[in-house]
Amino acid sequence: MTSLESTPSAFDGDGGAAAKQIPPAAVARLTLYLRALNSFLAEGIETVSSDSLAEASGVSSSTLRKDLSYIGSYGTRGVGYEVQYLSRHIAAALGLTHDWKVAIVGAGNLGKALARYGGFESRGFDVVAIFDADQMVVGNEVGWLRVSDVQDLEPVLKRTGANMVVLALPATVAQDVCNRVVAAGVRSILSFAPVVLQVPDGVNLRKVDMATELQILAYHAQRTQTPGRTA
Amino acid sequence: MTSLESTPSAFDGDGGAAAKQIPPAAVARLTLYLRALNSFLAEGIETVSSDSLAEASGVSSSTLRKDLSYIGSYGTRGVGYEVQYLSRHIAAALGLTHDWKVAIVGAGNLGKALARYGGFESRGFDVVAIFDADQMVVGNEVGWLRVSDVQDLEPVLKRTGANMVVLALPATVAQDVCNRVVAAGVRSILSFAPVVLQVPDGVNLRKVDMATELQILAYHAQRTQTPGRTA
DNA sequence: TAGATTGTTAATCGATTAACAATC
DNA sequence: TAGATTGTTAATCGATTAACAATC
Repeated sequence: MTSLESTPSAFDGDGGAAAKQIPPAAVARLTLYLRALNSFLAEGIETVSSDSLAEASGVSSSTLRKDLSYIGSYGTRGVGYEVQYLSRHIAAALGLTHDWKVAIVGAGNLGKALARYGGFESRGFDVVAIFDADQMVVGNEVGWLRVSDVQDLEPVLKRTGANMVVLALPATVAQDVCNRVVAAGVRSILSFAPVVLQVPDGVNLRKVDMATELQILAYHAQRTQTPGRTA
Repeated sequence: MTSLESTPSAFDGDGGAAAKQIPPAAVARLTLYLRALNSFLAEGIETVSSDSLAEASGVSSSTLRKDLSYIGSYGTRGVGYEVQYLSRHIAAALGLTHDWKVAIVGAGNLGKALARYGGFESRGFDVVAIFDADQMVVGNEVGWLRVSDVQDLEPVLKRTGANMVVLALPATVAQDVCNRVVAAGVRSILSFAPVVLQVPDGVNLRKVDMATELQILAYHAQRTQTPGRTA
């Protein structure tokens, strides 16, 4: 693309109910606000100001108000936000008004930990299947599930209606399994495999790499401390 | 801060060996380059161009070269980069020239999975301790370690020389444990607890929240698909 | 009304990209 | 030398922040 013809964004004008694009950084923070609001709700708190919600979420109130402005105006000037009301609207904006069905591929330590992790169910994600390639593991119980053979990936994904997949498997096989998952029609993938995965356009891939997180910490630690130089 | 007096950055001029600040986004990507380089190395590839390294890392070559420019000039024009040489320099820039000692607090599903995860050791992180509060769990074997009582947190951190801590415990107790870890002198913390933690200045805290990752996927999925509306 | 707090604007800051001169 | 590829510059793009008018 050199000079003329900037790609015209077809859904930008007004065009019906087309929800506006929320900046990625704001989407990530909206999940924090939702979490904070839900814990306020659990404490019986009915109203919050942008200042207190921002503090509970670890962001500035300026950032908070700007982020909320992307999804609408759900506050009252001079008063604040009604907790439940705002929580519902953030959930709606994030697409969390119905449950999502999650399949986990890989029943090693991490896969099992994820399958049993209460934090998914409580936030609207149903784990509906878990797979492994090892015949010694297939058939084992993990939480409420039995481990399926990864050979049966496609039919089981179809039968369970899974629309999200978590990859918790070795780097060496991640791309192969990822391809099969995509071919089976899944468009949302969360990968814990420490490798770069290629996916076609229209497939959403997010990555979590725990060793990478430690490496980033190491960088900052080295700058400030300069620890036990075992000379 | 209104008009005059932009904060003068004390270490910007030249001033001795003071390593320049690398932008956060670049630090995160340097870990990807390092991973890609090490897998090139394992394949016996000795030289890479910015184009091929960028592709293997899932970024643009422009971004790659800019990122590398923050740590120095380790390539040869017309030729590319020597894999091992660049790998060493990135590792040095990230503070990965010596091993880091990691303690895990929480020996539940996730904590155990992390303790056994081979990806840490292979990238220079030694897991030296794992803690739990449950007396039924204390003393159990997890990988090469025995679970310590979290009551003994301070002495065990000291004895093992842990300089990084991973929190893999419930949201309700995370802040308390975090405070103790900080008081014990640890300045690098990776938290998997789904809660905002407050830490003093000078402590590096990174957060991984798996449910949040799924929520972000849900937002994008809802925008493109609009799945199984169970009307 | 007076006090409080939102929603929005405009300014600043940082990150990404394209392009190309430098140079192997 | 001719071809290739880095390192760097300048332009663009997106994110954050401060400030305040709108308004409950």
